[in-house]
Amino acid sequence: MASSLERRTGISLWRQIADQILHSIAVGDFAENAALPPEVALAERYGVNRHTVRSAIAALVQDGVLRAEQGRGTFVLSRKRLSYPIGARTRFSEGLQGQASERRSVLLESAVEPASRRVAEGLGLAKGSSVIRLETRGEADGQPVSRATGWFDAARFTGIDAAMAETGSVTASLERFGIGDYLRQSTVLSARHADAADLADLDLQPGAIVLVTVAVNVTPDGQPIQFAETRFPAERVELKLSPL
Amino acid sequence: MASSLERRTGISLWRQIADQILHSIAVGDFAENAALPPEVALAERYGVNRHTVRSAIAALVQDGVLRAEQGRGTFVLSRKRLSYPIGARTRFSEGLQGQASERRSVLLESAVEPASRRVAEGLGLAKGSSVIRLETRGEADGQPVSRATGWFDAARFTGIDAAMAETGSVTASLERFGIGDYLRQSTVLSARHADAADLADLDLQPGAIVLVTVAVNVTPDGQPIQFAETRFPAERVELKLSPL
DNA sequence: TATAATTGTCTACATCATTATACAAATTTG
DNA sequence: CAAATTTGTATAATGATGTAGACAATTATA
Repeated sequence: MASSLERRTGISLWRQIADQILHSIAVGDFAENAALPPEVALAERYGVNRHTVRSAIAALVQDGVLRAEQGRGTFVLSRKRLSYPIGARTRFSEGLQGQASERRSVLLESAVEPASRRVAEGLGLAKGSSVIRLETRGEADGQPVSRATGWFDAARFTGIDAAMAETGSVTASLERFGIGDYLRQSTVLSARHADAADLADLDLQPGAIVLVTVAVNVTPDGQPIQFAETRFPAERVELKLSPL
Repeated sequence: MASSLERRTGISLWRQIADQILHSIAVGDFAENAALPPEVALAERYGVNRHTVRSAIAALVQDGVLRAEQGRGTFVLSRKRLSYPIGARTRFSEGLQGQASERRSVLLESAVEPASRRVAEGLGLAKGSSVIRLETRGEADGQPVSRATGWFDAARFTGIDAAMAETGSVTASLERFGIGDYLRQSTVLSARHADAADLADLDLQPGAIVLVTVAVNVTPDGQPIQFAETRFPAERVELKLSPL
């Protein structure tokens, strides 16, 4: 029951406790709007000082997960995650229909650059070929839910950055280049701690986790058109794999 | 280039640096058997004192990721992540063929219990129906790479725990119940910090991240037979989504 | 209205993390 | 062999984290 804490690991006790409380909420041990056990009880359960528990709670209050009220207690706020579908026909805006009323994709930056080995392999080009890089952020109800870096063959998709800026949609932009349909060829999934850039772009707190997908989109006849790496904040998004 | 570090986050600088070095190795910035940049250079790159870098390196040496030699340098040991395929026909041992010479699944615990709401919905049973729970750990070359909790209808699969203990394989166990083939119906993916149980079972350090899949396996005619939650250590495993 | 329960604030101190220097020990290089 | 490079060790100072105890402020309860 009392999930134990580890010392001297580079992770402070208050952060370990905050993570465990987050997990308890996700698993349903603490329901939405319910009161957390009092600080003294939590301190005893975890075998630490009350102030250490308070540090953990303070961090979660800062994150908007908990609300503390003097004299009453500490309460759980809503924390339901979006479910983002991934399958052969993954599209950003369609995927979140019904889960968020307002959703959009914002172009943060674009550039033309030589392809790295990884990008060149993904797109089936020679290393160093000219590619267009698009940096975008997906938002649902005003909150960032994804952060993507996408690469396109610059020779074939000249001006896709302008189209992206105008339409705010990869699907719509590709249509201008005569691509009415595209499929996801491969997806590799991993997870890591958010780096400084992720924290800023996705509005996360240090220590947050991001889910990372690396994917190749192809035309129906198998020609690679986009290589993309997308970061999702794990606390706000889960990925639902659709059986095609 | 210099991925910046965050202070006052409850995660010590040396652990953040250790995580980034691990990531650099996984991404291929530091090849296997190659020398890391000297401690002084790393300290400058991260904007910290040399001793802080040394703490990070010491932790990775302890984990068997690096080897330090006085007067020569610090070297990368083998540390490639396993790529675990996920698709319609996900099988543990088959999936890792060619990536690890020795792989097996160990039954840690089994029990008969009433189905929770979540499990009942997944298996298409009434809540509270009797189900068999199997706790297993997947290992590749002696190192834990997965930790699964699986549920089966107790009425239909009486004795599957014994079969699992004997064969060490879900596929082989299901064959004894006349199920020669099964498909993955749905998979939901998320990520979180490992809890105390994960840390112990998967031999991880606090602060480690686990990828979590929640899946339902069905017979070819669509009858649910298994509901499972599997945790993968993100530092050792990536998931490769196979287009059906 | 008094009492209990709970969160908020304060002070003092111990331990861990980080910085700053200096030098030793082992290895490679010229 | 001498010099340069690199990891290993030691010491001291400072800031962040964790412990301990006391009391204030707010809310619920008898």
